[in-house]
Amino acid sequence: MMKTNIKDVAKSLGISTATVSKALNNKPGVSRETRIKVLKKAKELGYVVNSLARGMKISKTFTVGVLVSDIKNPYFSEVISSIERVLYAKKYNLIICNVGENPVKEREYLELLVSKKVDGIIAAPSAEGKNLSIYRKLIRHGMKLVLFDRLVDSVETDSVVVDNRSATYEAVKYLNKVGHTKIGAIYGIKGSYTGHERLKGFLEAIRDFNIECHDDWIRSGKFKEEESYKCAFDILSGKIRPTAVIAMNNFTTLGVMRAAKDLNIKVPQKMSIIGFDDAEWMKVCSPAITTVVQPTDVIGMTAATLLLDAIESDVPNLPHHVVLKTTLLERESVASPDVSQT
Amino acid sequence: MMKTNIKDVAKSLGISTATVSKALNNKPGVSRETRIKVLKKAKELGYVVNSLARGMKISKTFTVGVLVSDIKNPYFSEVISSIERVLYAKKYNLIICNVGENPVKEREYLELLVSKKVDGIIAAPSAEGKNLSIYRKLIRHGMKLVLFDRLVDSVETDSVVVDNRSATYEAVKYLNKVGHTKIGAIYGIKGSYTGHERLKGFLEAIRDFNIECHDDWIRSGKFKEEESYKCAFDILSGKIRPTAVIAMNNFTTLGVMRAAKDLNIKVPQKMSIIGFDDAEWMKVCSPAITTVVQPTDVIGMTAATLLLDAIESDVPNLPHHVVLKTTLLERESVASPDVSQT
DNA sequence: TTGTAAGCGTTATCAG
DNA sequence: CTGATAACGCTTACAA
Repeated sequence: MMKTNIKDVAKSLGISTATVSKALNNKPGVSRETRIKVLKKAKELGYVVNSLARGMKISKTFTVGVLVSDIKNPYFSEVISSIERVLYAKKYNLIICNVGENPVKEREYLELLVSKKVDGIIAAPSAEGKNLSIYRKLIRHGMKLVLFDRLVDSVETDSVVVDNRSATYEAVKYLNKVGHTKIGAIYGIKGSYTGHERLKGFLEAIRDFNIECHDDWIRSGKFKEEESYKCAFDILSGKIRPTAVIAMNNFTTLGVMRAAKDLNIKVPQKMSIIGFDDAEWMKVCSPAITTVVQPTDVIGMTAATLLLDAIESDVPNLPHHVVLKTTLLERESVASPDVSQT
Repeated sequence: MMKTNIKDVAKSLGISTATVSKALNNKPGVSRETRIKVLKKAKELGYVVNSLARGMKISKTFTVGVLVSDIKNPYFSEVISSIERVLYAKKYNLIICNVGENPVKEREYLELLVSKKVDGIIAAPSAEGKNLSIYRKLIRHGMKLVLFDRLVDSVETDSVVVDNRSATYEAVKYLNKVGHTKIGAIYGIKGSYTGHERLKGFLEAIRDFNIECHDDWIRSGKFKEEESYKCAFDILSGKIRPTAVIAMNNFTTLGVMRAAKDLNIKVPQKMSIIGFDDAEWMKVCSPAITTVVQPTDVIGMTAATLLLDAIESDVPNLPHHVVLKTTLLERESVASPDVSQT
């Protein structure tokens, strides 16, 4: 596979490999004409640098690992796409690590990345937080690491997250303002940063605004559609039910909508719903979903930029903790509560 | 970063690097006890193999490149996820190449992949087919390559596609069966394999079934939502309009639905719609979309398996061309045409 | 069973 | 400006 190497080029030109290397890399110490000669011959022979050898020599691979729990989740694929855009511009490329919520897979991928000598890692650690010690070890050994989405306090490194707590808090506040006093919630994974924070924001708000909220109106959908569907179904089919429900990620939102549909509950007339994350379907479905949107594009850009900075400046700076704002995008799934209902 | 190497392990044990290497790789020629000693010491020192050095030596990197046009497109992220699953099981990992429809980026990424010495490539070539010669060259030089989604006849290698032509053909047939005789279509990029094939299937069907279809009922939405929206808007706001429209990928479907919504045209009462690809939103929106679904999971699995086979058997087999079936998933967006309308 | 040494393709140092 | 050579960390004949 593309056997031509620097030696071939050198030999066929009757010069040394050192000169060829310098010419190819635009390093000083080569005459204009030999440089041109080298470039030409290299192209002619179809020479392509061997990144393995190069990486080994210069201790740099121009590769970064991106670790997420689910690449099919539009949230992640949007962030990844954004990361890719900024890294590509700087000639870096991405190794994708799709770990589910499986700590073993996460650990294996992390090890693989160090074995591959990546220049840095951008990661949304798996929810359970089983591998925190590994992340700490990585940092201790000098690996450049940027965390996003899920923060881990015990891991001191650059991070990018959104204001999850105020996001759900504001959602409740908004519902309250249009008249809702009975609100339920399908939250995510309690042990995860986002799950925890969003739930917390919700709980603070229902207390602050004196919202009626029975215990079984607050259920964990585990950030999964099916689970969320079941929870929502339960809540919505109870005798007493809230007039509004907040879903705490995109899959959850989907599950809630499906439950409402199956139960034939008109949204927003009989039930208001606020979603989380944005997805194509949220703008086309009827009603279009009012939702808390995360700036995935900015998240990815920021994470990539932080990592690049960390990689390129070898002075180990203090960690930057970037907190981005979410925005409540008003569409059609929220209305004042129908007085006709219980 | 993780400086310990095989030499450190050897030295601290007072043995040779050769023995350490053999022990670590479970190669014969090492006594049980030294092997154990080595393993222990390696772990103790936090040794992690340097994949660059290893790859250079054994000419194998356990890395494959995956090239797609848009990782945000659920179709691709589903396929990638499926690819990742089978490759991970075999200890391979993925470099993601997100090329938009940009031939320059595609070329650069392809070169990068050979420079990185990947063991193989799974690619959905960019639509314009600008880089076919590069793909051919890759194959000629022995690169293992599996094409999916978009086929390129001139590139003789393994491939996985769906029966695009019969997919749209069957969609028309289905519409015709429920009574539609006036059908429009928003197709994709004519110069692309999928765009071309799907359109062709449609055209064959409207001829075979004697469907009424004005020229301006067949428009290119370029596989983009916005473009498709405009096309659909035009078609649907014409004086004479079809009673059903077929959209030829997921974004297109979205655009068509949005146009119908904005024009306040009830689907399926006043207009039937058949989509292409499946996406979450298609099941929750009202009406849920009747659509041609591709088996993304199987596509990914097949592509990955083909590549693995090609990599692991060094006898260059004849190319396998796998054609998978699509299925028409009936939901709610199709009904018999409303006789009340023009 | 163990060790020695060559070599994978680069880049960097240093001498010419 | 140019070239010989060492080194990156590993695997693998081959020798002991």
